[in-house]
Amino acid sequence: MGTESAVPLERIGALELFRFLPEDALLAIRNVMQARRVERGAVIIEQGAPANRAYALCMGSVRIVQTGTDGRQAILRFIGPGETFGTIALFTNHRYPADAIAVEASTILVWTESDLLALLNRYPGIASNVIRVLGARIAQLQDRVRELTTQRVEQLIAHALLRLSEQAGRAGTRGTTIEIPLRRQDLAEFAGTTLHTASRVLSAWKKEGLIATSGQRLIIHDLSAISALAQGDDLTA
Amino acid sequence: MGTESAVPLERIGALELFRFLPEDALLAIRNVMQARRVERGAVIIEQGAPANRAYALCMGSVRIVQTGTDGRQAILRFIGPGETFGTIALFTNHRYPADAIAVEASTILVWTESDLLALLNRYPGIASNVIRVLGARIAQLQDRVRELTTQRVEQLIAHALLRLSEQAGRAGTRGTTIEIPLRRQDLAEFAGTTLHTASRVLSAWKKEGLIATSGQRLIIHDLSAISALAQGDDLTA
DNA sequence: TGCCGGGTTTGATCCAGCGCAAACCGGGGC
DNA sequence: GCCCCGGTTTGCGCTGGATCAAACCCGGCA
Repeated sequence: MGTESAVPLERIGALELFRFLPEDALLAIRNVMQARRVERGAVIIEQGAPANRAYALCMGSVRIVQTGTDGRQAILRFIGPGETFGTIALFTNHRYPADAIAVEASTILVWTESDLLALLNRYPGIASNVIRVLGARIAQLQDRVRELTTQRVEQLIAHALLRLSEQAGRAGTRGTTIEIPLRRQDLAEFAGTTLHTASRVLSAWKKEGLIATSGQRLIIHDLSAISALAQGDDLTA
Repeated sequence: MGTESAVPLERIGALELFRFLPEDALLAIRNVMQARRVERGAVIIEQGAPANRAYALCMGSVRIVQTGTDGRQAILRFIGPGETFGTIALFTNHRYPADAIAVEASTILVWTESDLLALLNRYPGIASNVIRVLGARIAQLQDRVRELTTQRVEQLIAHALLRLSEQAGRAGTRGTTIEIPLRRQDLAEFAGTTLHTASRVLSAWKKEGLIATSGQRLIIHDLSAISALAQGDDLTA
């Protein structure tokens, strides 16, 4: 509470969950919404905790990390502004399947489960949005599973970059900048490899001028080359 | 058409998509449904084709296979009786993301897209079923992505067996039989490895008495041992 | 009965990528 | 200025699995 009235309706209507809804729905949604500021590194959702809230990201970025029983972890996805997270668990076993951690200082929007369910019942448009969003997620996860089983790390990393640039890329004169602060470690866990291999591959690409790093941001100079690498083409050929 | 009137309403209500629905809904669903018999190896859905039908499996088994641009393929999942397939594409980009191939002679149920959408609008219970099903699928895919990035093949294969036994296992005196005809190749593509490695691992386990094969069926004698292997425990320790 | 063909097993070799270890780099605090 | 610390880079050796190759097994069929 407090600042949530500052969020304009268009912002709410732009959230993937709440597209194509009438204005009264957006109002109702905003009424039961809370805005929260979290600092860098904050654990927004803890894996295994009982699920009773749904979240959307307003500003900043968040990473979704799943940890196995052996302690090893994989980054399932990054969340950019407008995207939803922590919702699936509400519809399945009511346990969050992964951690959600703020990559940088961010503001998030929060709904309680009961409020969200009430909204869902009242405005069926939300349900079709949910279905659309989940469907897209499945499609992406399936692609990733295939890639992980068939491709080698260089291609995996290339795909990771493509995904990130698609999702959080801002086009500039020198190429596309990924608007998420990324450490090598993050990239590695996202692509499915180790810090060291990821670093090697990336510095090779940097040397060839395909990419560059400015601080925590990554700039892709030659998107088509990365794309080719993702397909498995060997650039040196 | 023809035989579809033979499918009893309870069968329809047991399909994951149509749980918890009133009888009139089931009737409506059956009215626009078609039953079809397909023989072993038949391609029910072709990857890339425009999506305009939804399917459910009545009897038999189906495998969902995605092929990459490089031609290499991965089995995304197996379908057992009662499960739905080919539905996501209706809600996303209207292209089937993978092939669906009959593993054995099977009977499938088919709905046209427009009929299904009409049903969805009329009976909101279906939408929540869809959400539940998709949510479960996402959870599973996420687990798999993590496993693929962190675990080694032995564990991956163990997990594959666990999934299959969970999904299509029939408990017997000698252990659990997986009710899907599986070649080593299938297992390999499902677990994310090669035919050869899969064969090696499985014959090792067979030698230790953990599993057995009778024809195309696989029997898991010691489920707990497989489970331990999936966790990464080394049995020889 | 022998042959054929799909599937499985097993051996031998090779290398991509992991693990370990050490050096390096840059920014913030004191 | 210097040091500390999180992150990055790089070198090196090892190995898990992929790849290549060949034998084997078995049911169906002529």
